[in-house]
Amino acid sequence: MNKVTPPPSVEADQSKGQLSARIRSDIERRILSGEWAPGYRIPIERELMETYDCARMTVNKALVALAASGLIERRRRAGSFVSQPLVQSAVIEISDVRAEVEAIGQTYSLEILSRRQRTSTASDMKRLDVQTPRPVLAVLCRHLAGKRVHAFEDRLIDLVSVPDAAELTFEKDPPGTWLREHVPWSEAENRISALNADAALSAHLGVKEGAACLQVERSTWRGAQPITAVRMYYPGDTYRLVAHFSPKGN
Amino acid sequence: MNKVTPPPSVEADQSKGQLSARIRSDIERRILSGEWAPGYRIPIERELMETYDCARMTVNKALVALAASGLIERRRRAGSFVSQPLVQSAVIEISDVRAEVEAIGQTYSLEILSRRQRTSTASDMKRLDVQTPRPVLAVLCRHLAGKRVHAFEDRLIDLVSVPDAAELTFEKDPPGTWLREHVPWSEAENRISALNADAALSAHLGVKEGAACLQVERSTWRGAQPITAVRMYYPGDTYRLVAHFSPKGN
DNA sequence: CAGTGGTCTAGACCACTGA
DNA sequence: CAGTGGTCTAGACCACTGA
Repeated sequence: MNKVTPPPSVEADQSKGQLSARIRSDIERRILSGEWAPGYRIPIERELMETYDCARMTVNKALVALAASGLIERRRRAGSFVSQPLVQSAVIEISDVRAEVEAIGQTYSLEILSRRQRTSTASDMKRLDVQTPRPVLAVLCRHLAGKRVHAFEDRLIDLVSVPDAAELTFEKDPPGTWLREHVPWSEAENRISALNADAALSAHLGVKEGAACLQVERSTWRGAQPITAVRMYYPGDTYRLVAHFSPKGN
Repeated sequence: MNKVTPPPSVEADQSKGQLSARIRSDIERRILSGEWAPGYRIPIERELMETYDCARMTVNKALVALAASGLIERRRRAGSFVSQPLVQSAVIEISDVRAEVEAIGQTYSLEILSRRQRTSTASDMKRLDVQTPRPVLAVLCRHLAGKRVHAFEDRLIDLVSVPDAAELTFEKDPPGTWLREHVPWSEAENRISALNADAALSAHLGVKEGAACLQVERSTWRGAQPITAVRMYYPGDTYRLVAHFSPKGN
């Protein structure tokens, strides 16, 4: 049984930072360099304790983090193994629209096109994924970056979950910003697709009819209770969703 | 100073599962229900130890997990506070193209349109984000679901990082699948946009010229070393990227 | 400068499961 | 059934920072 020594490349780092972080990055490096290939059985916790001369909890913390990030898989009695990198997952940060515009150095402004309170129509109920009619607030608005239309928004807010929204005029904050700041949520879903602008959308977005647009549909819930369903439309030629990611999230 | 008692709703669960998981979900429930609003200072670790009659490490594990998921923010000396839910992040699972097709109950097949080895052109170098010329493999292919085109793929593989790719004909596995199974990576980036199909793309995808298409550009690296850069094109009318998510990921 | 979180120690008992 | 990971205990010392 070979004694595993810490990789020499980090010998100089020994004093820096947390020990568990160092153990984690040592193992990560060996996996990413290919030294420990998928399927390789990494040393057991008790062996790593000796290698790094530390408590088992310290090693455990590093290995739990590696398992959470998907780099290794752990099985009782069998040991810990380098994962087959099968599933990739990307974290998309959905920032505030206003922040999005200001991040590119432009002036944000909001234009409310309509704001109507009503009992949910069949189409509303489908969007909110509910079976029974309920009071909703329907808002159409445009987000401007300078004079250019950055996005067109078509939003439904469930007034059962968010009664306060009935009073809002959204003069200060766009609906999404207000909701994010005032309403806690537990789950959401994004659906991203491309579509050709029809007459109405082309007018709203200021693009030619038929131009490719990116549509992001987002639904948000608190438990089983719907909060809001929104469709955001962006001109396809300028807008991009960018996501950085690492193996299996994180 | 009020003694915090575990929420009554879970009194019955007391014996179930791990204690740290129970502490975590108790706090999560109070935050999501709005009982503990953003900015609220949650009990300190030593207080929670008494509430749950456990060791500090057990409480700490729960709080570290809550902080990692973004529900709380922790500050030395000040305490732990319920976060303002400002940033949303979504985890997109990027599954294998073949799996994607088979998941909708259709037969997957691959059609290699071209496969060329060359020294990187200026455009290749830009796509791979490298400054010096290097050998690359350029592959164009189509992914079919039954007889319908599911996606069109335009891929570059860096032969310095992945010399083995030079020998591949991709008869069995599509390039993405082969790479995922054989080449470890550490970072990737997705860029999602919408575009109108030009003559070439409409022919490849079997859609009308001008039809909105979803484009996913993905670049993958191992450390500073580029591995591959791919553009996947999907017909906009049928394809959707779907992402489920919770507050601040996870 | 005292209170809080960050990290670690040196154990323990147990659940699970594959050699 | 023995080896491995899962979780917890009851401490400890320290870094940081805001009342």
